[in-house]
Amino acid sequence: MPVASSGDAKTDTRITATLIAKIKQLISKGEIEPGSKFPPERELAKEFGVNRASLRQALKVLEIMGVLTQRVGDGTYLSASAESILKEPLDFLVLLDDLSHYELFETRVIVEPELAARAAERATAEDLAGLRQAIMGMERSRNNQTRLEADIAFHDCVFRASGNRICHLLFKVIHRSLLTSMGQLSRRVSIDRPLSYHKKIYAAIRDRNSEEARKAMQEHILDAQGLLTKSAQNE
Amino acid sequence: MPVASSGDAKTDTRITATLIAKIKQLISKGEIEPGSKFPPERELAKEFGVNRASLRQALKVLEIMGVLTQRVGDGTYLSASAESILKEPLDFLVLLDDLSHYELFETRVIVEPELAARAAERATAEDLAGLRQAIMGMERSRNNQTRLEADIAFHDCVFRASGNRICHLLFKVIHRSLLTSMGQLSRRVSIDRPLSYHKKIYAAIRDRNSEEARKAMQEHILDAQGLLTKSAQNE
DNA sequence: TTTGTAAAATTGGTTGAACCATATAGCGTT
DNA sequence: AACGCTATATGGTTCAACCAATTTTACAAA
Repeated sequence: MPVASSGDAKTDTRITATLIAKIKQLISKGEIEPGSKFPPERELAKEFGVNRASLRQALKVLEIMGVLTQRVGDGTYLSASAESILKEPLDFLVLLDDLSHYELFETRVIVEPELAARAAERATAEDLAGLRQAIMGMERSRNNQTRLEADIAFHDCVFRASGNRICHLLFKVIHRSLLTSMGQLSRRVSIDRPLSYHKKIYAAIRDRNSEEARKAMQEHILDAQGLLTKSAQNE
Repeated sequence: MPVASSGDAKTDTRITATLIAKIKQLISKGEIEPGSKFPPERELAKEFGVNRASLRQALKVLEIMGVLTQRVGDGTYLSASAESILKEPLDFLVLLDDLSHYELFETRVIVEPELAARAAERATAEDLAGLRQAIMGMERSRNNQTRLEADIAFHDCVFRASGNRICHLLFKVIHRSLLTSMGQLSRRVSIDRPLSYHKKIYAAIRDRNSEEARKAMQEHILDAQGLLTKSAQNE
């Protein structure tokens, strides 16, 4: 009998949760590192002493969360980064708690100005280069899609420059959720005003002026929120 | 043959993701409301035209996320609220991206002062009562466990009073993650200083003094962070 | 009628085996 | 060495059966 294993002598009705915990242990013990391969499902199931179908439930949870990736004929790999780990949860949060665009924007107003301020204090030369490139990308953009990508890229650089990875990941997700749905809403999205704000924010970060960065970012988001509200009224 | 269904004429190798999307539709169309019961697995599997094992993978994802609840012999219910929806993802975020306590605290420093400021502007009589009760709970607490609960309850009230549900949910999770692991770390957690800060914050919110609330909250968190750092050094 | 209990039906939990689809590795031919 | 076929490994899916807990129903006793 393989692996009597950790603690749970109980009936274990919540086998999936238990399996997830065991996989967590594998990761935290360093037995499986980011990017590396898991044992085959059939093998891992034996090790854990459960049926393959049960193990697959647990693996599917982690795959949808973005913790791991599975490829037919190849294997199961631990994700190198947890990029998309918050996407599905946020989607359901919006759905279940009936969160509005307004509340998402409000969250941005609460957090992003502070992130911009910190970016002004910490930004590296690389960060500044990224910001410049995002601004140029926006100037060159010819359609909504590329414009949105450049917009997201700019804010993403600010998040990265702020040095806080949690906010970085979280707002990346919130941004994409907001901007894509806005892109679907209004056919023509203004570009001049966001662009001028981006330049203002960039200048403040470059000049290490955190107060100015905070202020410009706040104005920028409130402005964008205003545009959204107007465009929604015109529907 | 049941439900030719939405769009995906392709091979659908990602059947789980597709099923989750279909369940999302059920929810967003209002066919299933929070708290209400899903059709039995065997039935729903037929409707979706997939095997029960496949459907169960999708349902398990949503159950672990906290979107729904399953009970043997009873049925599957859509969660009334999405309370815990961010817990597992955050756990894995910490695990995979190797996030430290420091970064979690930093996130608090970034966001919670602003939330306190907003709480000062919006708090209802009910919110204020909750804050008072949390303070009393902390004064009465006799052990770490009840003390932590009261601590969490206080901040939870601030989040609720701020009016932003996203931050409310997110920081509820971050708090619990932080405080429980701190509780395990240091045997005796100071109580006087957090308590005095809580009183200060409460007074500012009650007086509608948002600037003071922001400042007090910032000091409070930085102070707590300092205690953690010291206690970690003594290990 | 009301109540209590046992049987039946319902429903999620788990297992085992089989088969499919794809990617990789190995081998043989050219 | 290069190409192409085959075998193997691996995740994806299905089917069928049984387990375990809960709820419902049926029926007998009070």
